[in-house]
Amino acid sequence: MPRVSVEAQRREQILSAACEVISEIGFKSLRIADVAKRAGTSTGTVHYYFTTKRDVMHAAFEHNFAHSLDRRKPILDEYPDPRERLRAFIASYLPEDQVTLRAWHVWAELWVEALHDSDLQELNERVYGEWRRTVAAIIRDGQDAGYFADGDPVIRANALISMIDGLALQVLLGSRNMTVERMRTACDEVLQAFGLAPAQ
Amino acid sequence: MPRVSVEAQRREQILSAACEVISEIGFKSLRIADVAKRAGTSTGTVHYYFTTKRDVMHAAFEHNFAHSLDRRKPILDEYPDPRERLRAFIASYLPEDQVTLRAWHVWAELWVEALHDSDLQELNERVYGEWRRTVAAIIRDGQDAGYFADGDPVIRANALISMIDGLALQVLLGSRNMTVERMRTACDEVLQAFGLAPAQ
DNA sequence: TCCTATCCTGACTCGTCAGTCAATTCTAAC
DNA sequence: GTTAGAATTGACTGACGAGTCAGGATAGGA
Repeated sequence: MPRVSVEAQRREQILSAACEVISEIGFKSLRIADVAKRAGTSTGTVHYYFTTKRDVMHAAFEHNFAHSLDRRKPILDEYPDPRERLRAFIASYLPEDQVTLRAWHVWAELWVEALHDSDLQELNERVYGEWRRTVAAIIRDGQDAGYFADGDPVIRANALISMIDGLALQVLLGSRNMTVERMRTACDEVLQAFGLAPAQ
Repeated sequence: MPRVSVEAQRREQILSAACEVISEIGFKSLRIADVAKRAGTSTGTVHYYFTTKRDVMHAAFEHNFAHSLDRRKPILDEYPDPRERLRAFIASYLPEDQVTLRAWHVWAELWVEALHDSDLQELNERVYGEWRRTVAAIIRDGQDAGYFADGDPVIRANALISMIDGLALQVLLGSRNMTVERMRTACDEVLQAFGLAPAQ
């Protein structure tokens, strides 16, 4: 029997490269050759593991999603106090560091691609559901502990998440009026207004 | 001297068609031939009025923006009471009717395109500034009239607008968890929380 | 009526790129 | 060392679409 399989690591390598390229030049301009080059391989190899360009892109979106979740897992376990947990969780989405910025870029590309692709809508639905449930759960914990004001946790989670999306988008667009600092301020204001303000 | 100029109306016709096509199949898949067909003309004519595809797209984004503003002008004049004005203005952005949906679609495409195009970032900056100023002005009016709670109107405007963007995006994506009705509810909740709730 | 500038057309060119494939290299087992 | 199947390569093909262009149509003015 020949060689041990390198499929898993080669796919990872390609998808990681794909995410980098998407975030740098965008889905529209991305060529398979770009991904291959970034992954340090050839177009033939990319096609060996993925049938079509669409396959690569879908898998890359999944990859981006899975990693985003993984990166946040520790935060959810680290803070027993729901006030701190909520603050830290939201802070982890601020587009400050390179990794988070890249993830947001890929996200934005996914959204627009999904407008005309029902498979990607399904992915968005899954991801968004996950995110919504996570935030709503923290809010519920905080309410149970008597820290947060009453009110439907799901509506508040939706409002919070959507605002973060919208704010992040403006930051990504390099708006002179929406910096990471202002984004943080806006988040804090809404948390305050919703009675979800973390402890000082 | 020959013929009266048809340039203005022909450009309008082409840009309107371009917006329709963008909203239907997306920027990426859009071909000049699609725009020409939709406008009831030929690719040659499109190139007669616009040098490159990029020109068409940028002009289409401008077109979409200008029309969005025009459509809302009457709302701002119609309601003397800032509470009603804010409610009506926000309601006009709910992606319910065909026209608003189309405008949102084009918006979303602009955002992602702008991630890698500084001219479009400039356009976004202008549009967003306009929007932010408008909402902030209404909030300020409401505060002056003693209807709204105190607090920085610009931060609140930013928070509100971003949330509307994020919510609208999920509605556009056909999320089962984010319908127009839930979007309305989320908006109302934030208005309440910010002490910007319109009169009943 | 002719003239002229504007407007319109669609066939064509030419670059680009996804996807194919035949040839080659590599690795592990025997 | 031989073999078999996995992995890799990059030149090639075929489709596609932006932008060009030469040839016309059209509308007003002289």
